[in-house]
Amino acid sequence: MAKQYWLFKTEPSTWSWEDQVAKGETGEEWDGVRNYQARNFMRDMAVGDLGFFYLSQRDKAVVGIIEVVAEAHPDSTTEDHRWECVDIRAIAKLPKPVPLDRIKADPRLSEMVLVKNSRLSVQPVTEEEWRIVCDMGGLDIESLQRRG
DNA sequence: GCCAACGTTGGC
DNA sequence: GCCAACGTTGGC
Repeated sequence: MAKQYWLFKTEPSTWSWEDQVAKGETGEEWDGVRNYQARNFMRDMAVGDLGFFYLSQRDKAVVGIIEVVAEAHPDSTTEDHRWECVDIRAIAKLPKPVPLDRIKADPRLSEMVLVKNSRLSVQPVTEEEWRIVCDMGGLDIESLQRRG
């Protein structure tokens, strides 16, 4: 299967980019999701998939790139078997964060889930959207792909 | 801090 | 199984 791209949304006061980076190579489970759509997207993820790390509230910007390091498994923060999550690790900070208003201002990104359904906390991102946002963030995609 | 949008819950 | 009520999210 071709690599898929995603977007993970969090509030900086709850789980910041620095928190994610601090978890290092082994990463951390993306727990706490209690929404079926978001859970289903996590079930679709494969190890090696890449995602944007998006901060809501004050930042409202894509700030970094993460990689899925474990497929969906039970969410350790609940006994409720309905909820699952993947593990992710930080792999690169965007040289320039890409704010929501820039994304909204770009007609090529008008179909992004972030624009159309801002409340969904885990979202799919198309390959084209991935390239455009990485480019806006000053990130060289080739360097990501050359990584180990 | 407000409020619209959305998802979930629970009574019927 | 419908739908009103409610809670939460997140942009503004």
